[in-house]
Formats: sequence, C-alpha cells, structure tokens
Amino acid sequence: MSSNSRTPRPGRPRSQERRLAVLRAAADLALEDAALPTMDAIAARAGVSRTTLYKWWPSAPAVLLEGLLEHFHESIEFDDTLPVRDALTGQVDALVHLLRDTAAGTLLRRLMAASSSDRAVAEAMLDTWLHPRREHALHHLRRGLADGSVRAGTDVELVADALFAPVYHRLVWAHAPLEDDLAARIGALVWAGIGTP
Amino acid sequence: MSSNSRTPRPGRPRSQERRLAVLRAAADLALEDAALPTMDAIAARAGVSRTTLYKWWPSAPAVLLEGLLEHFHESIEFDDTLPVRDALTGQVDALVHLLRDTAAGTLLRRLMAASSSDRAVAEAMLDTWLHPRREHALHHLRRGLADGSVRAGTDVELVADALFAPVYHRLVWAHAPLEDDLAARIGALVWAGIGTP
Amino acid sequence: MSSNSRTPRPGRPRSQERRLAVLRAAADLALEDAALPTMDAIAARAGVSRTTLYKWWPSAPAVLLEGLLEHFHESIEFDDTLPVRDALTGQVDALVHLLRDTAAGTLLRRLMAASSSDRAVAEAMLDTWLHPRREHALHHLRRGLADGSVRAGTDVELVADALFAPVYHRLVWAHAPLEDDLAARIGALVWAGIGTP
Amino acid sequence: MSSNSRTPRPGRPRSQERRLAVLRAAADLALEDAALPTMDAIAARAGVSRTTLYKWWPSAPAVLLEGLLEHFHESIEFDDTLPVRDALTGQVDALVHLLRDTAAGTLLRRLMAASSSDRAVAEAMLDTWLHPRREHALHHLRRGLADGSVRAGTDVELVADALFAPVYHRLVWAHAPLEDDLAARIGALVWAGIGTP
DNA sequence: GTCTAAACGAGACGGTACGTCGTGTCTTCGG
DNA sequence: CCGAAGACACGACGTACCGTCTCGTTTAGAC
Repeated sequence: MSSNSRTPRPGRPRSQERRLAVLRAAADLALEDAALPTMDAIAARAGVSRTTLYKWWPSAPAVLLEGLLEHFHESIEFDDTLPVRDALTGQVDALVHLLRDTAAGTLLRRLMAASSSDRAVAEAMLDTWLHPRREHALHHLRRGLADGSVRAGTDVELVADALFAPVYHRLVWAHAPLEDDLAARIGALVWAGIGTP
Repeated sequence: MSSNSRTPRPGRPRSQERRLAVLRAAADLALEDAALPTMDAIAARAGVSRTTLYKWWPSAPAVLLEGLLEHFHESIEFDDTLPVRDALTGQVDALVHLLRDTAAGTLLRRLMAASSSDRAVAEAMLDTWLHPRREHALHHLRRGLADGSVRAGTDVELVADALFAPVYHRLVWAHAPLEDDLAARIGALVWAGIGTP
Repeated sequence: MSSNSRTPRPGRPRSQERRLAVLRAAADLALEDAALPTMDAIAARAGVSRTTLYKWWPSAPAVLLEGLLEHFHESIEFDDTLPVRDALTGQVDALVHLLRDTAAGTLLRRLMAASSSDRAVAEAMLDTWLHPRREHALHHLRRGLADGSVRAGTDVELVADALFAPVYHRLVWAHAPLEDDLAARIGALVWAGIGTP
Repeated sequence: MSSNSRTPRPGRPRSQERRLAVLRAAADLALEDAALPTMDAIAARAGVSRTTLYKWWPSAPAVLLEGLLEHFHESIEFDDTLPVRDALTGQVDALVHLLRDTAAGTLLRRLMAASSSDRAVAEAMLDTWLHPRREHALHHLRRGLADGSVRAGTDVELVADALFAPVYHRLVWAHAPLEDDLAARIGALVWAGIGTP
C-alpha cells in the first residue's frame, strides 16, 4: 500500500480546469436552451477545442451526464435507524425536490431523451443514476420485511417502482406538477397496500 | 337533402393517397430502424416531395405521431358493467401488451424523447395519447367512489398515475421487463391501498 | 373590310386590366429590388394567380420585357431633314439619357442577363429593342453615303456598333459613368473617322 | 537567407488538389452545359463536399470566375517596341479570338449576367478582367500621345471603350458575328479619328 | 537541462439533414 | 373559355453539426 496510487505517466497530464469547464458548459447550455447541447456549442462555451472534447467523451450526452453527476452527487446514505416508511418517503421526497427545485430535473429529462437512441448513455444512466437509488429503496424494503413493518410476501421490486415511477412520470409528461406533498401521498398510498396494521 | 357534408373548397383537393403513404412510411421506417425517421427518409419512402411534407407537418416527430395514431387507433371503450378494479386492471394490461408486443413501445419511447425538445410534439402527445387514457382511468375511479368500491377520500389523480407510471417507467428506463402479470400486480398493490374491504 | 376586325371568340375574353396590372407589377418589382422579379412575386403584386401568368407568358423575363416596352415605347421617328451627324448623335444621346435617367437602364441590364440563358428572351430583345434602333442608325448612315456627308466605302455595320456599343458597355460593366456629353464625344470620335472634310 | 516565404499556420493546411479540382470542375461544367454550374454540380464533379465549397467561395459564379482565370490566364505583356496602333489592334484581335474560338466567350457572357445581380462578382470581374485590359490599352494610348502618333487632345478614356466595346457588344447581343477582321476594322475606324496624318 | 510523449488548439474535410424558395404542372371549382 | 385557389414534384439553396483528419504548439515529468 505504500506505493503512490496515482501512477504518473509520461507526457502532459490532463488539465482538470478544462475538464470542469467542459462539464459546467454542458450543464449551462442544457439549461438555457430547450435542447441537448451540441459538441460544437460545448467546446465554444468552455473555451476548449473540439478535438479535446472528442478525446475524452464520445458524445454530447455523455458529457452532459458526467456534468450532472459532478454537480448533483448527493451521497446516498443508508440510515437504518429510521423507520422503513420514513426512510422510503424521505428518499422519494428528496427526489421530488431535486428534480423540481434544481437543474437536475431538466438535465435528467434531456438525458432520458438522449438515452432512447444511444445505448451507451442509457446504460451509463442506469448504472450511475437509477440503480443506486433503486438499490437503496430495495434495501429498506427488505429491512421492512425483516423487522415486520412490511407485510410478508410483498413484491419489493414492484414497490420500488411504484414509489419512484410517479415522480419520473410527471417529470417526463408534465401533465401534472411535482407538488410539495407528492412524496407523502405516494408513501401513504403504497403503505396502505404493504404496511402491517 | 342539402346536408352535403363535404364542402367543396376551391383549388386542387389534398391527395388522401399521399397523406396515407406518408403516415405509413413514417411508421414503417420508425419500426425498421431503431431511430426516429428523418423528413428526407419519410419523403423518399413515401414517394412524396419534401415540400409536400413540410406543407402539412412541421417536423418528423409530428408525422410519426400522426402515423402512430392512424395505425394503433385502439378505440377506448367505457365499459361500466365491469367491476371498477377489473376495468382498471384491464386497461393497464392492454397498455402493457401494446407497448411490449407491438411496435408502439419503441415508437412511443422515441416520441417521448422528441417531445422533450419540441413543445408542439409534447402537447400533441398529451392530447392524443396520455390524456384520453388518464381520463378513462379517472372515470372508473370516480365510478368506484360513487358505488363504494373505492374508499372515500381517495386521491384519484395520484392513483391514476400510480397505475400507469410503473409501466412507462419500465418502458423508458428498461431496468426491468414488462412482465405478463405486471398489470395484475400493480392492480393488487394499488387496490390494497384504496379498495374497500 | 366591312367585317368587324376584332374577331369575337367564344368564352370569357382576356382581361386587359389584369394584363396591365401584371406588366406594371413586373416593372415595379424590377426597380425596387436589385434583381429580376420572380413569377411568384409578380403574381402576388399584381393580385393575379400564377396560373394566369403562365397562361400568357412563358417566363418572368418575358413579362418584364413586355412591361418595359409598354412603359418606354419612345417612338422612333425618322427625321431626314436633320444633317446625318446630328441625327445619329441625337439618337445616341437619347439612349444615354434613357438608360441613365429612367428605370430603363436597370431593367435592360437585368434583361440582358436573362437573355444569356434564355434564347426566346434574347430573340425578343433583338427584335423589339436592338434591331429597330440599329436599323434607324443604318438608315441615316446610308443617307449620309448618298448625300456625300459620309465618306464613300464606310463600313456602316461597324459604325452602327461603334456608336452604340460604348453606351451599353458602360451600362453593363459600370466601369465609368454615362456622362452628359458622352454622345457628343462618341459622335466626334466616329465622325472624325467617317466624315468628309 | 531567413526568407522562408512559407509561413506555417496552425491547423490542417488547405488542400491544393481539392482547390484545383473545384476550379477545373467549375470550368468544365460551364463549357459542357450551356449554363452557369450550380454549387451542387461543382461539388459533385469535383468530388468535394458542398460544405468545403461554401467555405472558400461565396457563390457559384465566384468559383467559375476563379476557374476561368486559372485556365485562361493569358499574361498581358506590355510590348512598347510595337507602333501604338499595332499594339492596340493586336490586343483587340486577341480578345476577338479568345472570345470566339475558346470557351472564354460563353463563360464570360454568363458571368456578366451573374454580375448584374451580384455586386461581389461584378467587382471581381472588373478587377480581374476588364481593368487590366483597359489599363493596357490606356498605356499604349498615352504612349501614342507622347510619341506623337496619337493626336494631341485625344480622349483616351473614350477611345479605350471605343476599341473594346464593339467586341463585347457583339458577344452579348449576338446580332452580328465576331469576324476575323473585326479588330482590324475597329482599328481602322478609330485610327482615322485619332491618328496623326 | 534536455528529452519525450501526451494534451491541446486550429482548422480542413466529407457527410447528412435541415428548412426554404422558386419553378412549372396539374386538378378542381366558379364566373 | 378565363381565371382563382391550391396541391404537388423538382432542384438548388445556404446552414448546422457531425465525426475524422492533419498539422503545429505546449507542458509536465523522466532521464
């Protein structure tokens, strides 16, 4: 373990300023315009050559995804002291506010669009965004099964979707707003179905 | 009988053959390739000039959306003789199979992507796709409130989302398949929350 | 000869108002913009349908040419009482002022351009514009040969060109202005070469 | 000798092969068809993308003009040993044959047409075509004034036009052919007006 | 201090699709 | 038969991004 973990390679090292400038430019552009930013636009905004962009990222959505993660890396903490229902509701509530009150909602919607025609982006989004959150919910649901607060035989996979899907649904279709109490109402509905009396 | 419904307007009438050829071409292309067709491609496939396309539709997604409706116009019937739960579950089940077993799923996903950067498409999709289905569900939920099969005070707006959202969620993220019994499981979960004993 | 010379044909007769509106519209447009008017624009300006335009004229330059003749039909009078030199110089002078002081110059230049790719226009321009004026000059030159004011053996064809060509040359190339005394100077130069002492 | 004339600029250098292929394609197309080539056609013939064309030239006539100069760059030599009249007549004669016997005549006529609606082309043609030839003629005329072979007080500007204008006149109107002896006859006519006895 | 290899900038280039304009033709109805 | 209204195919336009390529320049660390 004594070895320097950062293997120094010969040649000029990658510039961190430029990397961050690119990520910030991509995010900014995605918010300003009503469309995915283009590689050209990102390069121009970041003051970086297109060559450099293509060197490090395969596509504009890929840049944007990394930008999203860079800025919204809310760490997911497993707090097992909370009652299961509160832990789950809190998680949904955090998502509602993140999507509604920050830029994450817009960025995420654009990325979901891009993922429909770019398999690499789709998988990256599953790995870095959806799966971690889903695993978190599944963890608490299984905890509930263990401690008896969740009815035995509950279909946890489906419940995980039932908790989050309405939020993404409203983000994508925009047929109804993301209300303040949305998480609480979802929690009440689902808990009525799976909670023990 | 003076009620000649066809008001003859001056000028050469629009060719219905061409219109249908365009809609069919758009749908066909969308299925073959795994991407939204371009205006160029639609025109070439339909044997129609690009000018004509732009005369009648503002964008490629707009053509595709109309083509989709033309080919998948499964009429929504309000069958009030069924028990509320069965009516709702049946509706969800129809959606699951439509999205999974026909091309509608792929097309819909692409159109949802396009709607994220094209307000007109977004509104057209709400009007022609989501709202009719949602209204259908709301109708049955209100019927359940009336006949006592749905618990008084139930948040029907939220329940409508809770029924459909998991299906679209899996369509968009593809983190889990649209199983055969998905509708039944969603129905069971939701009904446990809102059904009267 | 007693018969009515205007043969009345069956059907609705051609509207003279529309014809003149078209010619006027073509000429006006040619002056306003710095380009040949299009069929579309002429039709719109004249309040006439494109169908009607194509019925009576084969192309936009053809309309414009007729419009030009309609508005600038300065009648060419053969005044044989004037000395030959004065008659010729006067003719050139009239051309200089017509091209410089009226819209005819601009229109003519545009039509000459069109004639380079439209044989019909080219021939119409020769017949209605250049040949009449050239014949006029040749008439006076032959008169000069007869009355002895023009040197015997003079190449009248060439002289006719030498008189007019410099004027058109400056119109087309615009490398030098059409001065007030241009006709007089051309006359002096040519007369020094062909006049009898 | 530090005079390294080739200043290496950053970025990929412009491909000379492509540039020449474009110029050659433009000229070839103009000769084959009896019309100005389009950007599309030039690009296709030259095996070059339209983007590249638009990068270097603003319009099709601009390409053609450059192509014309590339292929017909008959160098103008100032031979002051010849008598002034012979020098001028020889210049006109060269023009007559160039316009009549090579493709230059057709091309030039088309370009003159284009120049009537494209200021940039008009100026380029003046700079690269007319002015050099006119200056050449003026040079000899002034030499004639100096050596006494041209009458004192001669209007050299007008004479320069009088020499060339008839040639362009016949090229443009095509009312009479460019005969073999045309230059000689123009020379005789003009010289009768300006020569010293 | 040089050497070296990667990062980086600048810009040319071939593509694909875009949305528009003008042309000329055709189709249908009304005066 | 004249004329209006409008659909339609075609060809060209000029632009926007794309992804790739060829250059030359910069820069940190290794020797």
